[in-house]
Amino acid sequence: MIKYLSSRKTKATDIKRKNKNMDSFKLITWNVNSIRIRLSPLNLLCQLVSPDIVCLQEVKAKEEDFPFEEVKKLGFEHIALYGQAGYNGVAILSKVPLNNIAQRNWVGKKDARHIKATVFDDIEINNLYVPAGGDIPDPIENLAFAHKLCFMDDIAEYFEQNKPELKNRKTILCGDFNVAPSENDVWNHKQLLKIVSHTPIEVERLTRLFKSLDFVDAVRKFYPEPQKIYSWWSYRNPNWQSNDKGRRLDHIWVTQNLQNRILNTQVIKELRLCGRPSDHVPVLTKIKL
DNA sequence: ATGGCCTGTTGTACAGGA
Repeated sequence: MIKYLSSRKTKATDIKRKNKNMDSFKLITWNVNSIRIRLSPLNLLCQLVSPDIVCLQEVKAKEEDFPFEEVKKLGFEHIALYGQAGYNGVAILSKVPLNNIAQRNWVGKKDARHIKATVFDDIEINNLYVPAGGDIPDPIENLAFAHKLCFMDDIAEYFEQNKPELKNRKTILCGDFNVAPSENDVWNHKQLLKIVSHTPIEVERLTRLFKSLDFVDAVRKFYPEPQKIYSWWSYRNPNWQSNDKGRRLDHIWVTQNLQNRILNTQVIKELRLCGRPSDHVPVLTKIKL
């Protein structure tokens, strides 16, 4: 079930005026790893960069447990949530109205991994949480890994089949894709080739998804190869900063009709330094309207 | 990844993350 909360205080005229004065907006994707215990880091994030739209993954809360009031107090009057108890869960927090809110249950599982909404009339934001895939990189031995591969195939197929209709739409696909595709997206390419998140078979599936709508990687536009860039560092490494054994698992892709509107991109590593951080850091892009 | 932790739960041990 999708929950959409829109503040009644926001009148249509206010929205119109607000949007008219906006010449760009800031979009963030962030695997928050439980929204309830990350309210303080979310507040810090707002103070640091004041995002207009935040796509969250691993919200880990069902509807009745979601802190709507606290989130609204940070300025997000529009909240679209596809939550469930304990695991997964995605949400879009927004300062501007969200329209055409919908979810899609990939590979037949109702497991709260996708929600989408339209903003500014014609920009569709897809917020995605790809399965992690377990430990063993073999789809026969490990069902979680098989699920991950099928999940990526299912989305790619959906985009491929609907390409004639979708290719002219302004589409953003962002989220925790749980794949670090390039060798510069991991701290050690060779050591991670058999580690789930960086295996060739996963990269192949993600590449198919990337090509399905001829996406552009908004992050790499501003952190070009061969620069190393990561968005996740394991909780298990207390010296994560000095060791820097990270991976880039969180992505923002846009269709080509948006690529010249990407004004900036920022990986907000500071959020890994705050008290009780998520193991993922927010990734931001600024898009011209 | 040598291993190291974190979060939520039909909870106080276990599943799942990656």
